[in-house]
Amino acid sequence: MDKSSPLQLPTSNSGTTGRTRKASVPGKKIIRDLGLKVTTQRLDILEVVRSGPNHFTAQDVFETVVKRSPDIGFATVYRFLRTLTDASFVTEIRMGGMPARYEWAAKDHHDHLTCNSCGKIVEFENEEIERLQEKVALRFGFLLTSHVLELYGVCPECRQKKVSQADAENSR
Amino acid sequence: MDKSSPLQLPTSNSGTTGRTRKASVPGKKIIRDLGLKVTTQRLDILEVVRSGPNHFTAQDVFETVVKRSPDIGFATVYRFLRTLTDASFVTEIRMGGMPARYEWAAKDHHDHLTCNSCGKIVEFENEEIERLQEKVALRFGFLLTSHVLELYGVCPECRQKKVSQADAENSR
DNA sequence: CAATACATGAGAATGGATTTCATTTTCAAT
DNA sequence: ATTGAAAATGAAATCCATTCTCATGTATTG
Ligand SMILES: [Zn+2]
Ligand SMILES: [Zn+2]
Ligand SMILES: [Zn+2]
Ligand SMILES: [Zn+2]
Repeated sequence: MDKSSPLQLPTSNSGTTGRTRKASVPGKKIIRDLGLKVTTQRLDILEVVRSGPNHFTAQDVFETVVKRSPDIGFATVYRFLRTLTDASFVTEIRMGGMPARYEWAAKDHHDHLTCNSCGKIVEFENEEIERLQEKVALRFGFLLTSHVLELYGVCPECRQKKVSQADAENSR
Repeated sequence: MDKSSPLQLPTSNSGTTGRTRKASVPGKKIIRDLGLKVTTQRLDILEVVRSGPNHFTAQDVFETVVKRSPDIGFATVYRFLRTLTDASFVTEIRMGGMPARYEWAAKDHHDHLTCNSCGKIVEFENEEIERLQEKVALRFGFLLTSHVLELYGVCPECRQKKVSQADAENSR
């Protein structure tokens, strides 16, 4: 499985005047609303989490933030990601023995379709599957609180690659 | 979450004559068919895996086997469970940060509905969800190879308990 | 039985995640 | 601005499931 897209830490838009434009929902507000103290570390983490690509690992976040603030520690990243997860600002996915992956949860609910050979992740949502899940839970008298649906397969590109390989071998 | 049902290691049916009755599909055959050497450890593990309750952890298996053969090691259990998993004799489920759970895979495919508060696991299969998964994969050009569907909720018993608690608190 | 390839157990190593704790930082009350 | 209590931090220690290492043991084959 390939290494994939590195995260981008957007350089903060320090205008010529030294003024700073407000982001749509200021990180400060999010942190305050959680009843936490506002620190540069938390702001940095939030910025990466909100603006970088989805499905990042704690390591990804750490490596991105450390470029700007070299003194940040793993612990802080893990701690704050945990907090954000508990507060449902972030969704945590732990599959197999892999490191946990996170994503900003503001977007609509969705599940994942992952390529076994290149690691590409496609998001999808299927109203009908969701409804059937509710139905299943209900049938057993359960109150459904959450679910994990992860599909695994081979993406079109990787399927193509495999066909090419096979062709090459046949013409040898 | 409670500790749950301990595994049972069936005492082997050593007849008065010293003869041993054959199990439906002898463990020996399974091991030989895998191209592996037949050892008491592997036989012990197989017996537990096949006759104990489902959804066991490697630790469960170890603890059960160790009673009979005190010299078995973790490594052997993990190694053989891995082998059985690779050979699709056993299904491995790794969710959250919890230890992996295994189950003998001879039974039909199914997914799981787990109680968040007591840990009870209900198995279900839903033809329609399975079909929809295929459809989703296809829509993105993926060849579907596997999937993980785990539902989480609160089981009927635990829901009842919560109601009782609430009542008690109200009448205080 | 001997030869050999394979399997084993003990313990060390791994790696992600969490905890600990001494130090630093935030921020509300002065 | 100053202060102090509470909260947050980073470094390192620790946790814990799992895997690896390797010296020793054992199953299998002829
Ligand atoms: Zn791919
Ligand atoms: Zn996603
Ligand atoms: Zn329950
Ligand atoms: Zn099951």
